[in-house]
Amino acid sequence: MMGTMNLKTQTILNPPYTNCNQCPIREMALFKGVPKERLEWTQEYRKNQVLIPARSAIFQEGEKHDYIYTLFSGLGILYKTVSNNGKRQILRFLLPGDLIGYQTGAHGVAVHSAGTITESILCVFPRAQLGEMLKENPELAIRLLNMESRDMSLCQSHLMAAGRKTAKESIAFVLMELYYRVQSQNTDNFDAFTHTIGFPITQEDIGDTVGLTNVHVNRVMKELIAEKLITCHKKKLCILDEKKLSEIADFNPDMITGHPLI
Amino acid sequence: MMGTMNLKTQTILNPPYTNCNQCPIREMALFKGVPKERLEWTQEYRKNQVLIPARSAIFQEGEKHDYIYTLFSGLGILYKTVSNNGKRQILRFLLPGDLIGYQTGAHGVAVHSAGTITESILCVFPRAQLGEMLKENPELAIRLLNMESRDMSLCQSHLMAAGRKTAKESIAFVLMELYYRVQSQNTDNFDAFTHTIGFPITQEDIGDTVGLTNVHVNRVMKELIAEKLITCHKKKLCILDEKKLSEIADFNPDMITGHPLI
DNA sequence: ATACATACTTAATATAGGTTAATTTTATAA
DNA sequence: TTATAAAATTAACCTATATTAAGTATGTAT
Repeated sequence: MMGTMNLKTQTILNPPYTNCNQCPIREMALFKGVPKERLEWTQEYRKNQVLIPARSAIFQEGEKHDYIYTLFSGLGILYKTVSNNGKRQILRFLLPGDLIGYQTGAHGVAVHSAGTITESILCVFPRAQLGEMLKENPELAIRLLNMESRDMSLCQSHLMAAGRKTAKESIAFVLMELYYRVQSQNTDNFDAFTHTIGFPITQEDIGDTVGLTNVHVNRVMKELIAEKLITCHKKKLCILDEKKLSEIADFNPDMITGHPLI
Repeated sequence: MMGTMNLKTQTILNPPYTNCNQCPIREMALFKGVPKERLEWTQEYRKNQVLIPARSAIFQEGEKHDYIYTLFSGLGILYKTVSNNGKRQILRFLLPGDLIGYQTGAHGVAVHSAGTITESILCVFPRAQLGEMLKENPELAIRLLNMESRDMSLCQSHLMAAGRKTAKESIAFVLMELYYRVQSQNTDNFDAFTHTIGFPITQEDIGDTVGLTNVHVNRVMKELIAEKLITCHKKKLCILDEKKLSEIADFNPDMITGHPLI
């Protein structure tokens, strides 16, 4: 079956960041722009960090999981598996700063699986304390609402792609989306000069994101390359013609960058 | 182009509910189970109700809209339109109790369109006051987070259907989803004895939900009827074999019913 | 009743994308 | 460096679903 993921042992980084100012959670999207003084409380709750190997499970759909995570470094995916046919649907790519595992079904049971693409470091929080955190910090709840709201927009765009776009349009969309999300993080995964991002994602991953087979993704990627819209090798994706690609994709960067605080 | 929607005049019901205890918002999902005394403040914010005809627009993607809504009665849809080809993707069916228009892009611009299937009554709130509401009522923010979380699960399930399920599986899923959502509302739209719900949704609507044409939806519906899993006429949908249909759909009612308060 | 529009149904034909399987390239481990 | 595994590529063939274009039923307004 496509896209199986082995569960390997997690390396616990402990003690992780003894200096509060190095605590990665402060740099995460959830707290972006919040003054440091107001984030002292995060220290009380934060548990530790774990190192997860590439292509490994973080948690599985159907499991009860008592922790929530923030991705500190690396690249991950959120996905679901159709139990009838074993096929995988990637719901979202997880980039540094993303919150993982907040959303659950009844009794804290995961409604989707999470895993890594590359080796990743996660910050771990006990789920039970999230309620306290939210009650004690109303602004945190509002921030979380905004993150959820942005993630919802992304999910809806993917739904539109899978349901009503052609293969070419959908693939162009995913490439542009990742290009913008990586870009807006200001990490060394983005080179503004060559319009290139690090791209450890396989064509099968892309297929599982937009609802196509790896074979057909390959056909379309070749086409995009032939039209000189992108190049893609050695785990690097280069966007040669952002304007044309955006048009094909019906992609609007506002979806990524512009988001409200009510 | 498929699924166009005419903008008609809105009837403003004014004065709407002079008696506070009749205020519909109190019965909505967002406030379900909250004691009446603690909801006095909603009266200050609530603006009024509007009556929208069947198959009409509530708001359009790209428009700035200063109001948010709760659906009091009727049936609506959230949808997006692919600008390249004009095709419509339904993101969600809106049932009584659902919050509409909270989610926006930059500067309060709608990221999707909303419209009615049947004549509907909406409760209207000025968006600007939502921030206040949330700050003054931290529990409201948490409730809203939970609603968003449930809606996200639904969206992800639809994404999985559009991306990785067959036509039959996807359609079965949508039918089961609506059956359960209507059922869990305890309105007269559901008849527990005959396993029947009111179903004013066209086959084209279903197609736009799962990414198929109305023609193919028809073929599959006929098949489901021939297999005695459902019947469907006179705007009524009857689920004859819930178990088999759920299996085909890979549908788990927990997604609708079981949802956490953290 | 009659007319009109909307929704459903059916059939013939077309195609985007799937399936299978082999080959080549690239990455990783020994 | 060599061995091995993973990913990309290509080709031949296939099928689920789209497209187009009827026709029929159902609902609604006059």
